[in-house]
This record gives sequence, C-alpha cells and structure tokens, in this order.
Amino acid sequence: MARAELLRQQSTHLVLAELKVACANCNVREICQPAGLTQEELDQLDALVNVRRKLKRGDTLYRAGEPFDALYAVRSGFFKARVTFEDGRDQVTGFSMAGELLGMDGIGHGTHNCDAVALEDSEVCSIPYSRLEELSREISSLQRHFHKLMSREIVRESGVMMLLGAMRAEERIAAFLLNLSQRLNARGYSPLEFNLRMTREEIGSYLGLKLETVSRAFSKFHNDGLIEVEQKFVRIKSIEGLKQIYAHHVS
Amino acid sequence: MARAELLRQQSTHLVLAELKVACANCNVREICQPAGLTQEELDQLDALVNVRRKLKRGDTLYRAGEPFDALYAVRSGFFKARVTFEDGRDQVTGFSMAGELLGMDGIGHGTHNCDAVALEDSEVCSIPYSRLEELSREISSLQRHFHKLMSREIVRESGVMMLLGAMRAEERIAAFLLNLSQRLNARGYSPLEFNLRMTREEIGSYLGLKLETVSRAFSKFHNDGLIEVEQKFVRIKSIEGLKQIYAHHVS
DNA sequence: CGCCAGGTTGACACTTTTCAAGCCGCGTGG
DNA sequence: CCACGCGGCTTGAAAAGTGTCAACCTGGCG
Repeated sequence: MARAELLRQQSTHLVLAELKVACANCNVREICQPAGLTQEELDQLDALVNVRRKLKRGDTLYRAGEPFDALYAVRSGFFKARVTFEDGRDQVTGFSMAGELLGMDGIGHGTHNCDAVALEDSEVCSIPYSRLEELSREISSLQRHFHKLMSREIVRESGVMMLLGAMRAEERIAAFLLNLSQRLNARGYSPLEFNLRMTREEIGSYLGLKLETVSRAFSKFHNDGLIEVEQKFVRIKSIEGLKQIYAHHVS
Repeated sequence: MARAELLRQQSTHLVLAELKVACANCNVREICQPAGLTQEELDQLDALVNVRRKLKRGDTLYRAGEPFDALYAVRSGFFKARVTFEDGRDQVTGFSMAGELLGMDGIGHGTHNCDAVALEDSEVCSIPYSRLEELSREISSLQRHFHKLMSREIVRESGVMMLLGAMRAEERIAAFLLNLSQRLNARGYSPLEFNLRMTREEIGSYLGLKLETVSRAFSKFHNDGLIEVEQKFVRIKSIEGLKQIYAHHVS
C-alpha cells in the first residue's frame, strides 16, 4: 500500500492505471461492481470510482449541512455516523467498516444529514453521485445493485429502531456484539476476537445508553463467562450465550 | 370516489381513461410525477401506476416475508409499518399518510421486511417495481425523484433513532405530535386539530414507550395547557410549548 | 343494553441514569 | 527512559424515569 501510494503521486497516467488494478482487486468491490458486467462496463465503473481519499483517525469525511455530491465506499478502516440536534445533543446512528457505503443520507435534500468521522486511519473511494446516476441509467445491474444498497440501509435502520425501542440494555449490547462479530466474519476476520474501534461512550450513544451502562454490561457478560474484555479487545467465549440474552426475554 | 369506483368496474377502457384523469388530479401525485415531464412521459407514468387497491381498517397491505414486487403510493388513509422479532416482540417503525410511499424496505432482499397495516379505510396505487426500474432508466427526473424518496426514508429513520436513543418520554411525545401536525399541515389539513388514527399502544410502540406512559404524557400536556385530548381527538393549544419541551432540555 | 377494547390513574417495582471516586494505560514531554 | 497527565474505563450508591400491575372509567358497536 505504501508502494502504491508512492506510485500514485508520480503521474496522472499511473494514477488511472493503478485505479483499474485497484478496483479489480479491491476486497470491497462488491459495492462498486455488481456481478455479470462486461469488460466495457467494468471500465466505466473504474472511471466512476475516481478519487481515493485517506483519512486519519478523527478526520471527518463529511459534515451535516455540507453539500452532497458523492457517495463513499469504505476501502479500509472504520467510521461512525453522527447526527447532531439543535440543542447540542448528538447520537451515533451507525458504524461503517470496509465494504460498506457511506453518504446515502445526502441524496434526499442535497446536503448531508450527518457527520461521518473516521475512528481509525481509513481509506475511501469517492463516487460522484451525478456520474452514478448516469451510469445506473445505462447499466441496469448497477441500478438494481444501488437500489438494494439503499433499501438495505433502510432495513438496517429499522433494526436499530427495534434495538432502541424494544430491547433492554443487556439485550442491546449482546445484539451489538453479535452484529459486529457477524460483519467481521463476513469480511474474513475472526468473529470471536476483535478490537473495538469505538469508545464505550460511542457504543452507548449508538444504543441509547450511558457509557456506564455499557461498561456494566460488559462486566456482567464477563462474569457470566460469555466474553473476555480488556479495554478495546473483545473475545467472545459463547456466541450462544449472547444469543440467549435476547432470545431469553419471553414476553 | 364512489362514482369513480363504479366506473372502474365497467370496462378496461374506462379503467385506463379514469387512471389518467386520476393521476393528473391526484392530490398525492408528487410521489409519482416529478416536475418537468413531457406529456409522453406523464402517459408512461400513468401506465406505470396501474393498479389501485382499497383496504379496510385492519387490512394488511403486505406482510414481512412476502415476496416484494411493488411499491405503494398512499392515495388516502393511514398505515402503520410493523416489524416483528423472532421472540414475538414487535415494534411500529413508522406511520404513513396520503402522499407517502410504502414498501421500499423490500427492494434490498426481495422480500418485505415489515407488515403494512391500514389503520383506517385506505386506498393505494400499486407501482410494479420492475416497471419503475425500467422507466427510471429512461426518465432521469423520475430516477432522481425515486432516489430522493429512498434517501429521505433513511433520514426519517435516523430521526426516529434520535427520538428513541436520546430523548425522554415527554420529549418523544411532543416531537411525535409536532411531526404529525407538520405533515398534516403540508397536506392542507389543520395542523392544530386532528384525530389520531392509532391507539396509545401503537404510539408507544413507535416511541419505545408503554401505553400508560403515553397516556400520562398526554394528561400532563393537557394539565399544562399545551393540548386538549379527548380520546383520539387532539387540539394543539401551544405549538411553542410543545417545541420547548424538547428544546428545553439543556444538557 | 351490555360488552369490551381502549384509555386513565395510582401505587409500587425495577432499570437505567447520575454523581462521584478511583484506576489503568498510553502517549507526550522533560 | 521515566514521570506525568489525561482520556477512557470501572465500580458503587443514590436518584430519577419508566414499566408493571391493578382498578376503574368510557364510548362505540353488536
């Protein structure tokens, strides 16, 4: 990656050459490249995903209120999305990892609705929205794919509403850990051992809880032998145990 | 409307004729007809919105798990969307009124993710999704409009997450009443007097509260002179007072 | 007319927050 | 290299908010 970055800085020609290679090999190309495209279509897509951007931990990819003009595919790293209220209260509305798409909130009103902040050094591909619109009029599988991604974001959010509206603290945290575990697994990482990229406070904000409550739940799960926690490191010792925590609630 | 319905049953020819008229005069045509279309494009849209469906109170428009093949534009009436959990718990994830679009949750996985239930006698136009895809490849303003609607659904849901995660009971209920008031106003109804179409329990489910808590908040607002409530009827006496309830929270 | 779903209200229980104190570990600067 | 400081985390005790349970009311519909 360091070598690639050096190349990137040498000439425009090389930039383009590298991008094509990058897309073809990108481990998150499922976002940008639906199955069954012709070579020509793939070339068009490579041209679409035209700008890479690196962010350091704490950097903001975009802020609420800024004009919207591009979506972002997370190549590597980890982001949080945060909405801020008039009175200053804010809430984390989601966490995004490699292979996920950011920025769809901006399409509706032409300005971003939330802040996207990198929780670790990250890299994204920028996808100009107007080009995406054009291209998805030409390539129906791209159109379909994009619609699915938006729809899944709607479904994801209604899952979070469920968490927030119908589950109690420990259930929310068990669900949160299981969700993280499953997403990491889908990306080829260990589903049982990982480092949290966010603080207890950010987890709490996402789950509608205070950081102390999050901390207490972690301690309780630890005492019950379900997980090991050491700062940001988490080892899940009993997936089944975690699942039972919210299946257990018989109403 | 009764007369129109009679006509509808007489012949296919009349059905089509009536639909065109219906779309042109439909008070919710902003969903289906973005501005700036040619007559030909409008005709294509009229053909797209090809089936009307009437539902009685309590009828289900679609259920979670059913195959998805169409979106629905609410012409009149009122719906709730409800997600059910494995363990039987469920939650209301939204209320839809005339001029709103239902069913976008189904695109992502090809099956509906929630139930849509009519809370009063209602009428919807059915929009076959495959036709919408085709047509939005041809008419870019339709494409853009559809993308905006999906994006706004994402933004709406993150607003609800905010409600559920960061606000306390009375704030949620004040926000709920204000939201309802504003949507009714946008449709030409009185923003200060209206009938709730849902029960206290459904409001509570949507807001992550128990029905008793909803009832108590209504009583408190009444005692504070902010609203009058009599069963389902609500009269807002102080919009400002309601706004202060959640602006008031200085943290 | 009577029934029953839906709504209100009170008393009490439980969950989560708040406030406070202290610990840990990492990065910075001396 | 070590000491220090500070953000992040844990834990306890008390307070607040919301849920639970129960009793009763009300209005609409069969």
